[in-house]
Amino acid sequence: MIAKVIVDVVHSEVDKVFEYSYDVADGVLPGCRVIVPFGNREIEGIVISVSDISDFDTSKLKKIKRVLESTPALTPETLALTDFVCQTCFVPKASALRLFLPSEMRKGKIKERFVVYYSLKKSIVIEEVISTLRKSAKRQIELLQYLSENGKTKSVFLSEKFGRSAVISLETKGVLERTEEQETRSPYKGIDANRKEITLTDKQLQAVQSIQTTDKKVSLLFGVTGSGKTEVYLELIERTIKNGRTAIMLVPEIALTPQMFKQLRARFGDNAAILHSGLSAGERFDEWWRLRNGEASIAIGARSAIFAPLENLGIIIIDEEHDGSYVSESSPRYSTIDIAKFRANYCNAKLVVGSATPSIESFYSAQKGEYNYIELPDRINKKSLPKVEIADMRKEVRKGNNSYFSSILKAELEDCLKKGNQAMIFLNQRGYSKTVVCTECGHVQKCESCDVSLTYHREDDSLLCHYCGAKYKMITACTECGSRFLKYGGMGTERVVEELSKLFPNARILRMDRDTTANKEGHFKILSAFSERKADILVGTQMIAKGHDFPFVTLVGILDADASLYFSDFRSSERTFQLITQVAGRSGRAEETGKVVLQTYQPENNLLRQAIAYDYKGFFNQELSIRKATAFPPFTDIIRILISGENEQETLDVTKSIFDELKIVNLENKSKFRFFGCMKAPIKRLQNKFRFQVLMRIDANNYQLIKKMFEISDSKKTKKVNVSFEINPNNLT
DNA sequence: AGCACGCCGACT
DNA sequence: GTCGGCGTGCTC
Repeated sequence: MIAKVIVDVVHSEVDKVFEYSYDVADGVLPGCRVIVPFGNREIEGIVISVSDISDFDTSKLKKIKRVLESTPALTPETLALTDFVCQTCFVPKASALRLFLPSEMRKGKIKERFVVYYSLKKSIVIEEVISTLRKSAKRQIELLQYLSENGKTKSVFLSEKFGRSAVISLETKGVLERTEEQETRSPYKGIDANRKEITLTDKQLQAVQSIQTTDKKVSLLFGVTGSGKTEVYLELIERTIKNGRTAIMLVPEIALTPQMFKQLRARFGDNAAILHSGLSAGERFDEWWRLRNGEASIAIGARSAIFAPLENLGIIIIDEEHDGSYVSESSPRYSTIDIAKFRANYCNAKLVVGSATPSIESFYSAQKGEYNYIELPDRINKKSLPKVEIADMRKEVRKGNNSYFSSILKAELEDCLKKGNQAMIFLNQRGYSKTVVCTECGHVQKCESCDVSLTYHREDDSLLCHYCGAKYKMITACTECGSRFLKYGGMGTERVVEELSKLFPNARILRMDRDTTANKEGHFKILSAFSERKADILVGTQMIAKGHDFPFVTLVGILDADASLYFSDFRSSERTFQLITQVAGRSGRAEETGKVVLQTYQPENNLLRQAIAYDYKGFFNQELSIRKATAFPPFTDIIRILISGENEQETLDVTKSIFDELKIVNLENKSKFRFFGCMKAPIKRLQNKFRFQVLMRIDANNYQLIKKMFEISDSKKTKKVNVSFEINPNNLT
């Protein structure tokens, strides 16, 4: 028999189907992982189909060495999805296939974990054995007695209790029966499943019914924070499981907290498997197999859980669907929603996407009637949304207030602390200061390998490059002119903490950003410390914005509400709106109505006005008309080809050659193009590589055209110059 | 991607 | 005289 195999080598040169022969008795099935000879080495591959005829010279076929699992690791659906990923993301098959397997599984790194047990051999009478032992062998005697009373026992336990040598010497005497059993590593130690009965409100029930009965593939669930979307999701999952089908629930990366685990475990017990980066390799592997072999039928996780090895999917839920973490930043740059649509379509399952601030694309689809649209308008306890006040920082400056905090925010903070409540301060810049500037010559300290200014971090008195991670010793004098008069430009979270502790010396302040959450548990530690009221103020970046309920927070301060509006990214308005809504939503979830102070230099800005009024639809209408007028998504697709290399001239040459060839395509399809240009990338140099880009905007739904352009740019790749092709990239650095 | 084969410079 | 640089070509 012939097996068609994709070898686990990611390179366009070997991105094709290789054929191998095998015996029927080998148990080769489509979806199996196999070891095959390849050139003069042996590598892993995946069987995509089997056949009795070959397209290749049969005499040259090699044999499959061995099959790695008796159950094929991949399902027929996954194999179909592989093709979809390859076509839409323009990656080799091997690269797409890797998405479906836990990375621990490749190269045979992790296997099932076997635990060794010992028991007495059946024919053994312990008295007889004891009589052959020396009197001094007390521990062996004890061990024998223990085993005769308790039967099969874990080897680790025996070694601990009676000493390793006793176990070993009895085993070599042939008295002990050794057995190995597979053990599942459970990440749920200490999480109990005590189910709480939840009664849905009428609105929630209507939402559930609407999703179940609609004939549309996708439902958009629109509802403000606290409107009860989660209960709708859980109810939908429960009903799906009752029908004998399976479910995937996705949450943004950041939201995978133990609180979330608890809720889901409480409701679904062992039936839920959780896939996320916090698990150990072994745990992840085991959770994956529990889903594959049907022990668990609900997969919960971040982006990559969309590839969960479930069959017979009944529902896919994407919570906070607007979140940026749903688009992969590195190759394959898949869009989670597109993958979800494919899977839902393949299995005839429902796809539900939910958000308080849906992405423009999703809301537009709902508006056009492509999605089933459901609104959950009220907060569940009828509590009013927090009151937002705008602090005009221009007026503050005119009044002579040069500090980072407006007088309103200071007063509110004081009031909040006096009442014994908690406050959160949001600022999207970590470190102490954004830049270090020389006051004599104006020179800004820059990274040696990137065209980026360095951020000062007071904690370890260093200058950090936030793009490549390089760390430099803080300077005492300007590197250009030698002046000792240096100024810190722009503030970061470290500095906010410093200023706050000057203003409120008695307040306990916690900081949460990438620097304080570097270790694995950092996130959780800070959040739980804050929710246990071990601090009064939490200062942080984006991280503090998402998915946590702090019942005692009654004040939220947004320090630079408009900062992200200045990014030259077509999505910056959308992101700012989402961020403000989200941060504001942290305030006042318990008895007291919360307050939000939003500091800005442009208080008349329309978007800020809409954000504080929770006017999503107003924002949406305005933004959509801007996108239409300026020809941006969802009306067009943005194609960005990034060319980077260490040698500037070579990189430029490749860029020119790509541009010239695409120019021909551009001229042939003039009517479809809205923009076509070639330029330096916004960050001209990154990690010692010069960066150029070709940018295009073409009318949406022109796959063939995009494919053609991919092929052209991909063919120009060289060893020294890299070319990356991105469709609707999330950021344009 | 790996790995072998293959053809030209500085070294025990 | 060899060891070793990386250019090119192949993998069912």
